[in-house]
Amino acid sequence: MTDNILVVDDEQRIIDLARMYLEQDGFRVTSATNGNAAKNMILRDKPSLVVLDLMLPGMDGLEVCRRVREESDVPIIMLTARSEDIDKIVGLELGADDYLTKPFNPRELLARIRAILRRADRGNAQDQAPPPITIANLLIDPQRRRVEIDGRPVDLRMKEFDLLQALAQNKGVVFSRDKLLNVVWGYDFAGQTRTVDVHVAHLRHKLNGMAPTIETVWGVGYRLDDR
Amino acid sequence: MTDNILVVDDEQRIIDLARMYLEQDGFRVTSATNGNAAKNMILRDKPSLVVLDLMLPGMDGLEVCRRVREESDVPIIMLTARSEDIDKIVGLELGADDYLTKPFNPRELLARIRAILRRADRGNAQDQAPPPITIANLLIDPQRRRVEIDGRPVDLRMKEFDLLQALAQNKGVVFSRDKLLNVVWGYDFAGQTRTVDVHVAHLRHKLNGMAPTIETVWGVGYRLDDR
DNA sequence: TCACAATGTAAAGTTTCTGTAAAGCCCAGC
DNA sequence: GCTGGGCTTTACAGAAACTTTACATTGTGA
Repeated sequence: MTDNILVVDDEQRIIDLARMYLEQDGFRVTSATNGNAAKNMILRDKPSLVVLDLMLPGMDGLEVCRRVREESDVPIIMLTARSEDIDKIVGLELGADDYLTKPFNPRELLARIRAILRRADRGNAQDQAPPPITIANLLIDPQRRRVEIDGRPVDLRMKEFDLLQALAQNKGVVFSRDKLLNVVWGYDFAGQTRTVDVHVAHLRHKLNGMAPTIETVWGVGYRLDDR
Repeated sequence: MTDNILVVDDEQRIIDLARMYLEQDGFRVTSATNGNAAKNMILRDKPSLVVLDLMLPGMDGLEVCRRVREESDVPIIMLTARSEDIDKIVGLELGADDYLTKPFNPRELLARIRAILRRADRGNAQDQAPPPITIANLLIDPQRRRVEIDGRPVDLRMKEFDLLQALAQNKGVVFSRDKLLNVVWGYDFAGQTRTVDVHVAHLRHKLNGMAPTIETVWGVGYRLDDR
């Protein structure tokens, strides 16, 4: 049973961003752009979790949260533009389950959603992390953050692991450097695209016995070989 | 397809500074020194991103931002002289994508511009990759950027692939060389139309077992055979 | 058939992109 | 503070692709 996440924000950009990450992680996503619609959707559709922006046209996030709490204990993650606002929310004790300031890292949003759903409990240990991936003689275990080639462990650093995982989860698909920066580094990373190249070089060096290799698609990006 | 950045500031010094850094990084730069001109240029020229000073003669930055947002979701980076103003901007939630205080570090401006442009479109472009196309014994997979004839992979270079994809997506339709330059090379390509011919020649050579061939429509252009 | 324009194509010239080593930077742990 | 490890930036060389050029070939209309 896939979880349904309701994302409420008046900026379509934020909704699109969240949707991209959440759907890639196997969630269904619905959205609303104002407080009234949000409140109605929460009570009618009973999503598994709500991501709720504080500033909304019409009924604001605080008000939505208060009203919803009268009838439902759906987990709520509040988004705020300024970190100081968090104090306000917390002070009001209106029952949000977690808070994030914009601009937020989508990977962090994902992590908190998973944490809360896990806490809310449905016994599924497996929605914490994707299942292990095996490609030829390569094994990637996201939960343990372990990689093996022919059963021999390979010592990867954080970015190397994330990069490999991203490529392996979409074996054969070409990722542009920009795409990889978005997926692995987060949408607010402000560095150069060449950073990706350096990590790919490290990976290739450490994985030189790997059956599928990381191919360069000239002028486009990288992919984990399919064949 | 280089991005065009509009820099709006009443200080020519700031514009020159930004222009120097941005152009060195491969961006095209246009500029305006007052709010009205800025608003008109944004709506008319549709720049990829706007750097907008808060304090402007005539219509100020906040007002420009608000007006523009009614018709466009172009990414906007606001510049302010004092850090306290940032709270004001953020509090107003008028849809700026990022903020910088003057005096700003030009390299940081560059980094934020790159980050925003990256999340704005490049990243999503991959998600919207069209589905694989099959024409007779030819298979084109845009997501993997792979081409097969009778199941045998064909090694194409970037432009060759893009060209084939463009023709295949409109099988039977005649493309003029100019049209192909627009679609494949981008509207700002400054080269000769004969460039297309050369790539078509390469393609024909690599795809010589392909059932539908690339036909020359004499005096008009090329098309991928329908029958 | 001839003249002329359009197209095919090989090869040279040019540009862009990538691999990689090394330096710089930042932060957690001591 | 210092130190070490990991991450990012930078610089440069080499590789690969792209564009231009020049000449050959083909198609068109008189």
